[in-house]
Amino acid sequence: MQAAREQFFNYLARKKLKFTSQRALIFDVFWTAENHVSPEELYGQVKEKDPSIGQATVYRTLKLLSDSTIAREVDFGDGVTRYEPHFGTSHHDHLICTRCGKSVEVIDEKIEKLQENLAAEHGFTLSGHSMYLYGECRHCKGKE
Amino acid sequence: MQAAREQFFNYLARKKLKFTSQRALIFDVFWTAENHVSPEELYGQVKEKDPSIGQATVYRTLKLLSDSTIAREVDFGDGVTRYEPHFGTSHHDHLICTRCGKSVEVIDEKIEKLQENLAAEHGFTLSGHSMYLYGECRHCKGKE
DNA sequence: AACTTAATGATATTGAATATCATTATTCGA
DNA sequence: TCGAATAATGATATTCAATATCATTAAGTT
Ligand SMILES: [Mn+2]
Ligand SMILES: [Mn+2]
Ligand SMILES: [Zn+2]
Ligand SMILES: [Zn+2]
Repeated sequence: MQAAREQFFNYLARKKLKFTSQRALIFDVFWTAENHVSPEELYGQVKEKDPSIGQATVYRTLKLLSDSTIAREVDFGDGVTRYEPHFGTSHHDHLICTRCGKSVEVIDEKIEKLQENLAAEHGFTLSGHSMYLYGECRHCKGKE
Repeated sequence: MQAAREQFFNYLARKKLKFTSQRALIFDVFWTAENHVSPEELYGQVKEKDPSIGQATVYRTLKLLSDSTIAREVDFGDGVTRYEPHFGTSHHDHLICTRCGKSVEVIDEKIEKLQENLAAEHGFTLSGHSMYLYGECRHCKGKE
């Protein structure tokens, strides 16, 4: 996806930050990596392409991607922060199997609307939310 | 609340665990502490009553309270796990001010129902969920 | 009281994430 | 195109919450 890469470039320019080869590589690997990748996982993949890259740079770049709304942080409650591509995708929440760890991206506009209303009832202006639904998937149900 | 204390006692007995003076003290302090306390905060309060108590015991006891459904873990996204009394209270979610950190307990049965449906549509049997709504409270809005 | 078993507290350790800092690379104006 | 200015990098140290280890102590049981 060239559009996302360009948005990253523009974001860096706007903030007077530099477009380095490391950031380019990390972006590319992130963009083609499987969804919901952790910094350590991504670091492993990036190192295969360029072993000289530092772990801290991966952490730093993921934060930049997050700040530029190209990526989004997700927390499945397993102790590590994960990142997913956000550019060109619409908001969604997650349904997670507590047995096998599989996650499904879900969205319910009615819920989104009710969240807004609920916040407004308490005088809050909603800026975001996190919602994770935990349960057993079709395949794990009834096992063991 | 004597009922919660008794439930804790029963839980320990059922699991063949011991009702120690430390657990009694930690329970009491937890029960009268302000809502959404972190282990470190609680440790500080417990130490005032008994300076010999170890930090690890506070962590361990909070986990026990959680396992016995007397307490519930909450995660406001600030890097520490917090605990709230759960015994005798009904399920609720949280609305959090991103400026002052104030939290409000909220519940919307329509949302709860829609979450069930959403999970079912994907073949999941829901066992729980976490939902946090972030925004600006009445008092922080328009400040600075 | 003796015995079995779990709990405790001090301490070390883990693991994710961030901070520090000397060196290197990028940007941009001359 | 060349520097000067400035940001980025990678190695490393550090932080912080949480857990593991383990010798000693205390509960529960007979
Ligand atoms: Mn997702
Ligand atoms: Mn609460
Ligand atoms: Zn599953
Ligand atoms: Zn506020």
